[in-house]
Amino acid sequence: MAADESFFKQVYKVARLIPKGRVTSYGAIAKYLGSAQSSRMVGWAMNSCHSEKEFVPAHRVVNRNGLLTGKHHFPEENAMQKALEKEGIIVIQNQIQNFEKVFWNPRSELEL
DNA sequence: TGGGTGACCATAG
DNA sequence: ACTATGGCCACCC
Repeated sequence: MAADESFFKQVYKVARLIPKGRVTSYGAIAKYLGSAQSSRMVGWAMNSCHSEKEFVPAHRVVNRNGLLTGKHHFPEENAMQKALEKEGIIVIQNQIQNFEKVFWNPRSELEL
């Protein structure tokens, strides 16, 4: 893979690969990139995703509990939930319903 | 250069 | 059961 790309770029790339109507966790992406403990970096990358030229579906990335922890970082607090619901994901009180069903594992889908 | 930070995860009390 | 703290590592000042 292109080692020139920063950790952020890889995070963005994986985030864009998330299928519509699916979600994944920071830890899953981090683990896919090789560092499960650096899941904080993934979230932080999302924090800077607004700097990216292309749109990054940060709304498809949630924490391990399926909770929209980062919704407060969106332009509008309801933007994240609204986007998810628009893709067919049920979100109640910032928590994704049927999280296990809509969960998208990059390790399985993208293969190692 | 060094230290602080962060949208997390895991373990211990 | 919940709360508190540690760890981890790339990026910014």
